[in-house]
Amino acid sequence: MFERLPGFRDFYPEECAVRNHLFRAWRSAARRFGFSEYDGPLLESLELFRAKSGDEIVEQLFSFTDRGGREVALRPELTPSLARLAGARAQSLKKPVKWFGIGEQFRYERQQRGRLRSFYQFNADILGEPGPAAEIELIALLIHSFTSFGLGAADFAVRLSDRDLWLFYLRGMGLDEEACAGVLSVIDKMGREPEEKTLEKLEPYFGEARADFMGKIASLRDLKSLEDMREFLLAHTTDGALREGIEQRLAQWRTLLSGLEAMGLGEFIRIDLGIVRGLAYYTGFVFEAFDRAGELRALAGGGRYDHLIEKLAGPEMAAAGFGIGDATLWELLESKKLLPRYVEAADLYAVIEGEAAREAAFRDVRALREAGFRVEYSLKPLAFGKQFKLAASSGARLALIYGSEEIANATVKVRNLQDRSEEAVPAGRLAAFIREFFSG
RNA sequence: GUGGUUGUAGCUCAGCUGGUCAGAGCACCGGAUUGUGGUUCCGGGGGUCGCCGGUUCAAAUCCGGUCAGCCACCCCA
Repeated sequence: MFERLPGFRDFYPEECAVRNHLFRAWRSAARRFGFSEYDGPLLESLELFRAKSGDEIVEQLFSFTDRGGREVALRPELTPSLARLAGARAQSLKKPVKWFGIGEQFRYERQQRGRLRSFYQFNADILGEPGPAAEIELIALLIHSFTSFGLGAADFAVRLSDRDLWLFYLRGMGLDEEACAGVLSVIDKMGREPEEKTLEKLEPYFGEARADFMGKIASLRDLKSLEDMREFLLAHTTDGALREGIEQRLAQWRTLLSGLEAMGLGEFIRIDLGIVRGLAYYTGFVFEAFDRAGELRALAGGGRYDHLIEKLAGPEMAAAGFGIGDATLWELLESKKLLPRYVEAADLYAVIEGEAAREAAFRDVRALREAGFRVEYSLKPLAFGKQFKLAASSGARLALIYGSEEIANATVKVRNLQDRSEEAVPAGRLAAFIREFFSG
């Protein structure tokens, strides 16, 4: 028989319920922060993604040539579409633009736990706000997105870092722009690979002095407070303009941290300059959410990308944003027992005796459904005893009994399936009776 | 893309060194039960043991390949 494609998931009702739960919480969080929902097409021009990420990305896309000869690809992320949409209306959009999107994305790569070929992401972005006020909102939303599921500071934290600060430092070391980018990508991997390998990669930039630099980089990565960062950076930077830049940058840090502190979110934040994110297009603050137990891959990632919209769509527009994937969050919530048990329960179950009673029953079934109740009944005629079993297992609170006696008396017997009490209700009063029961 | 590891019913698994080894529990369906319940009892459907090939008198079991899952690497938008 046919099998599921590797890296894709089936969503049976139980899984669909979980997915809906995630989406519902994300939407609710984003709305509270004043974000508006957008979406773009699943399929975009291959060139859009190539323009954003370079040629290497093509290897990791589901792409093909369509019947019109266009090179197209399933979106591997939402940001390029966002840039296209926002860029096209950049002049007329009221700033700041606060948008969020929830969408399925596709990446052609070998799957692993928490990493699939198709997944969903919640993305939130603020466009047109160059200062740390945007990061405050975004990080607050990111944290709220997790706490609204019941996760707390014991479960996850947000690591905060800054590529600008690194650039000031590396420039002070005499590196040019290209070398800085190279060293940043080495720093990104530092914690995850053996020292020898790191040293090897630093060789082209620092030559004989590479071990010394690796030590310095390691100490910078370990700094946990603004004061320590300032002291270290100023001690290792002599150029006046760079020193001035560092001071200004630290002022932005203070704004960001005091804003988050004032919102009561300080306990979720960790300063960690080891986070630089592999991507070259990030330009300032970058951050990552991770589980405190350190067992899963990153829960979310984001940062500032001030030049991307200009690159993809023309207009200059400051931008920052983050994305939360569904797979890792799902695992975390499951392990913390924070996924609610979804019960597909009926409100009412009609127990119907024979064809004669069906007519009266169906009339009520339809009316009650119109009134908003979830009403079920056995599709095939079954013995009363059997129907009561089904009524019980349906989770319904009330059974509506349509037997020959009730039909003859123009009543419906309403049985409370929890306390087993029964009441004969005149057919004309049924809707009112039911409404009253469920409102009380 | 590379390497390691796993693969028996929808799910969780049992099946020792090749010889009633195709099984259990749960789930599902039916009956006991034609006016009252999720319990209980009885019964039933469902698997070419991932797939293909090889060794053997005989393969779920051994060997090779392949596919898929998991882990690590690569990459991580």
